[in-house]
Amino acid sequence: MLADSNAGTVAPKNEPVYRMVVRSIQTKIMSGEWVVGDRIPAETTLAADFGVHRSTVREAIRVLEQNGLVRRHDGGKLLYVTAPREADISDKVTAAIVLHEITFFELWESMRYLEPALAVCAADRIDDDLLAALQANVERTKAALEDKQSLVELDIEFHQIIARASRNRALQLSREPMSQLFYPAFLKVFSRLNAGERLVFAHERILQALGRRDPVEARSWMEKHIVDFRRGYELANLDIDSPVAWLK
Amino acid sequence: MLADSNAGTVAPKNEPVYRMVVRSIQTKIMSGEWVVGDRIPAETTLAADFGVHRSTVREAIRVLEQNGLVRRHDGGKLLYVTAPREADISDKVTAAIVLHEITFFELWESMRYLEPALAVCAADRIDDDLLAALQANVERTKAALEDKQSLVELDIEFHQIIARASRNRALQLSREPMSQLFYPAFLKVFSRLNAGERLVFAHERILQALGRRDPVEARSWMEKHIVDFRRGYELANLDIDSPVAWLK
DNA sequence: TCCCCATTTATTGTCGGACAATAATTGGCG
DNA sequence: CGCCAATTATTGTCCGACAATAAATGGGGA
Repeated sequence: MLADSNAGTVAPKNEPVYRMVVRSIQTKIMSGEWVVGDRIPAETTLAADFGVHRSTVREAIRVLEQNGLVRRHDGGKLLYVTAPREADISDKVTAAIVLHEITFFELWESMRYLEPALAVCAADRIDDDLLAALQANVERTKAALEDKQSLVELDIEFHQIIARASRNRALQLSREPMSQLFYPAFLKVFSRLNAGERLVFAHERILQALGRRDPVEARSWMEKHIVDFRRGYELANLDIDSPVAWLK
Repeated sequence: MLADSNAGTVAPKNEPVYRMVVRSIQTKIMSGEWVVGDRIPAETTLAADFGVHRSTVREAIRVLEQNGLVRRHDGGKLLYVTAPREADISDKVTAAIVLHEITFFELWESMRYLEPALAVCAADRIDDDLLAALQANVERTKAALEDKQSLVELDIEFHQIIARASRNRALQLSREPMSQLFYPAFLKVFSRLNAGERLVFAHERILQALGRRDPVEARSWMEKHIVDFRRGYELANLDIDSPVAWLK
């Protein structure tokens, strides 16, 4: 029986068995004993290995799955070790932000600091591919000035590309969930204001700065861009101190 | 039957029933129909309500629980709606960072931008209580120059207090998991180098700046402080480009 | 009246087993 | 050697059961 195979973690007393199974498997994964891509034994096998009922194993799997440590390939039955995806994290942070009634101001302020930081990193590290993608994005944005929906989507993409260009996955991980909640508000602003020109202008300046690998300018324009958005938010008569809402 | 009570979310075809139950409950919570603090019906009741077996409900609960939307009060059986705790998020981000083999450099760089931002916010908003706590922390740090372990713990606390003082929960949420992975490295540096004096010096400058509500100075010293740490990391002969490891 | 404790009830954690649907594997055939 | 059909493995869901224990209840006593 593998009941005590959870080396390196402390076992809370009265811990339910299914959580013991979780810790056991989690430890194997985090410590590298089971590597990303490895297949995980079938539920019945695990049940036998751990000496517990299959239902118990299933509950453990639900937990691991939710943590993104384990996943079934689309439409498949086999279970594999995986690294958590951005979305795994993002969704949970999003829920946390909403339920804690974090205000739009807090979100905006975070972006106010995060985005310029990402721009600085990107200026140092952006490659030609991403630069081209950014260029293309700006072109499409120019062509979509009238279509609010596309405008918002293109803006999301613009910032996402920069985030990737930063080559800092930790910063990206922080940014992602916020941007998700940030941008719905964006749509509101855009449908109330005609801010397309200003947006394109800022994006162009940022793009140019990145093209010149100029971190100072990139940061500066990004900062202006984000600060500008806040003005738009207020001009559109939206309350910046109200909690972020959940959409869909 | 509440099978289609998941208004507002798209139902993937062939979605397992337990995930349908998850979405249904999640929607109730996120939309505010069920409010934080509300008691959630017993498993048998839910099973009856949804017209499914209790095992199925239990799997759904494991998922919700993992997302931090639902929790049993310590040692209790009753299930309540809750807002996700920092730790709920933090643990998952930590796992993600490790399994994606994110480097210490990425982590450091994130802090390099996050901490100064937090310092700026804190300079604007810190209250006398937190200022006093910070003061006390610095005093204790001065007295613990020889005890590496305490030194690290006090440093963690110092930065945590500033994070709280920022009054920006979104930024705090971003910072938390990184600091968790950041600081083990800290211990290594401290046990190899005698950097206590430098640490206290920086903390004092930051404290003073915050006391004067001077965001510029606060940011500047925080920045120096973090940059300085990187030098320590390299002086201690640690590889900044190696992936962050998992401890315990 | 109101609080405390013993008793009853409700609820969870775990187990055993079953079955249909379907993904994965195997084996035979061209 | 590759493709398709038959076989096997595996999951998703269900039924039912039971011990442990938390929660609710209902009297006594202060």
